[in-house]
Amino acid sequence: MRDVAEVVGVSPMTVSRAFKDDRSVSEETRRRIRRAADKLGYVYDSTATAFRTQKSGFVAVTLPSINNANFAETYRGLSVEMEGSGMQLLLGATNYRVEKEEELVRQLLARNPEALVLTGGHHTTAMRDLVSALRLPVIEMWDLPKAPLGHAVGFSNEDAIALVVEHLAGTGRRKLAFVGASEGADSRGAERRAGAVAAARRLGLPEVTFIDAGSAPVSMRHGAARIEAMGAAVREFDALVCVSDPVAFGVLSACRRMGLRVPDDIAITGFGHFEVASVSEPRITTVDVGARRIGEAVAGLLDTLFAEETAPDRVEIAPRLVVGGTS
Amino acid sequence: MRDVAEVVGVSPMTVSRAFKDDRSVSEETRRRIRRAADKLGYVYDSTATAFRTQKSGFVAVTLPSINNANFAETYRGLSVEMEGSGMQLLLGATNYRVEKEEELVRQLLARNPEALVLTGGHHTTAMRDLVSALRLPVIEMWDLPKAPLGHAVGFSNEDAIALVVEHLAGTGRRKLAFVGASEGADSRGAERRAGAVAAARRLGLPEVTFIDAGSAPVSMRHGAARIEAMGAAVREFDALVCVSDPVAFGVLSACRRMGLRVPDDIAITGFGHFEVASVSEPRITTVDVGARRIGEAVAGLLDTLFAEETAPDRVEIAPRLVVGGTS
DNA sequence: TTGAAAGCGTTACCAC
DNA sequence: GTGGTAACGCTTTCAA
Repeated sequence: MRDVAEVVGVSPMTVSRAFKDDRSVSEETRRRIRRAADKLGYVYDSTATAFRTQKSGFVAVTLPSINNANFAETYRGLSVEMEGSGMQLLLGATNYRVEKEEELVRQLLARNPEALVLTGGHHTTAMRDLVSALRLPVIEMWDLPKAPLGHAVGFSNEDAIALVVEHLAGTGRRKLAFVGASEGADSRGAERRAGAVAAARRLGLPEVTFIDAGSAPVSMRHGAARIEAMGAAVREFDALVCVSDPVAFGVLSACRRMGLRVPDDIAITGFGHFEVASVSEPRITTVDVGARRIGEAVAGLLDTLFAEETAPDRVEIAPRLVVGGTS
Repeated sequence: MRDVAEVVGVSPMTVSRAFKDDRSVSEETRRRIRRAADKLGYVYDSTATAFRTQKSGFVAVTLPSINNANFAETYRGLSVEMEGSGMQLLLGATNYRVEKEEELVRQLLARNPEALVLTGGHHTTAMRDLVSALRLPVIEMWDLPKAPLGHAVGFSNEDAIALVVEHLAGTGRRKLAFVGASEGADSRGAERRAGAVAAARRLGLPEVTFIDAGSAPVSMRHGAARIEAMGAAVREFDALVCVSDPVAFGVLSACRRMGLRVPDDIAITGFGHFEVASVSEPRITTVDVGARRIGEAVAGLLDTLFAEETAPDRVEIAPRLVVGGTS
């Protein structure tokens, strides 16, 4: 800037103004400055700007996994809606582990993001302390925590799975099993399991059996492998309530390989409205949680917050039961 | 840093050193500094570092789509392998469009990345000019372009699909159709189609028919819908060579719904070794292109380049045919 | 092993 | 409409 200023015969300050939308620079001066800058090969340094203004133009986002069509869809919704805002997303994956999340968030915060978007409402204590000391918008998504860190956009996993259990009870199923990951890492999965257990009790069904498909993240192959390992023992159930559609698809494939008729011998349900649920034969009964809309709603909330307007603390994206041919 | 230094009773300079791998700080001092920093809620400011050192610590990465298990897996491999390097990935999605890629890269370059990782070897002319004027490492992946911008890590899509056609020819199939996206956006898909056509010619098979499943990206539902729309006309083929596993899965579901026996009446093949290929019933014949390994190899290449050592211009990740029950 | 001083390129603030 | 000054938080360099 100094070099450009010298050539043009103005101060660096004027050059600075000329490169922004500052209207107080005369058109003539601005033109001369642009020309000189081009000739000198001067490139405006956004790193310095970010440093000086303490505005990074980043929104930090954590996802449990990038390799999950649902989270990817949320990210897409967020990313598309944010496009016009000039903000850039800074993405990190926690691998479903809160310790990793903490480490990741520390790393992301070092970049001075202007907002922090987290997936889920479970965090380490250190992380909670760290984040609540910050003065920047925090949004938790895919969950509606009882004690949110800031804003929350999502749905209740317990209520969502209850839709499935009610549907199964309504169609005469009684002996249910829940297929999901071992306790620990996947807190949203754990909430779904708890929700299924609670709903079954409420409806007077027998206790829901837990079928452990391994440690999170569980997907198609885990569901399939676990059911194949069970063999005929799976016949004792009326319905297999799976933690996600990919797991349900694996379970469905395994059941058919074992000669079970779905839904005549056994019902299978998924969660999340993944593409595979609506393409498999038969289609898998599932819950559409509006992954895309979650991302879009987060973007909307951020817009409002950046405009310094008051935004709702809690945005509920209502889940919707989608009945397929597996139940 | 000054605040932390005051609490601990050292100079800011020592705090700075403590936060890096500088061994000249005593372990005792370092521990005390870490503790004080945690208590004060101090967060190291990478923006300032980036400014001062003129190094952003960013690697810019573009992917056609984040919502594709294969690209997600490449990103994961890259991300995991880069973890120790202190570099942060800056991700952007091109939606399979070179114009969008150009816009995206301009945006990413404003962050002064220290390297640029692109998917594919097709770019706009302006983009080629822009990038070749830069003095930073450029890596193209998922392709081995004839005129690479810098380094390339991947495989030949034409050779990879030839593995499939050879396998089909070897098992007596003659009348092949290729199911993929309309020409235009997905250049890797177009290369696969061209490769299938060339391989069939080489093997003396009849001309390969093109079945257009719509504009990129095509997935399960597009494959299914297209085949269902064709109805009985699909019976004229011995084999359906699909541009990807998700498409193949959709095609498989549609064929079964229509009462075709796979592989007796018709063979179906996919591409990419997605999870769905190995869990569906029957398993889908596919090509494992080493998505994860591509990411890892890119990370390795970057390590070498950042160490100012000479790195190979071209790293081939050999694709591998995986025969399933659909052929 | 630690510290002091200078400066990276920009912009906020105030003055004219 | 333009300019001068100071400062953003860190690291480089040199000195102790």
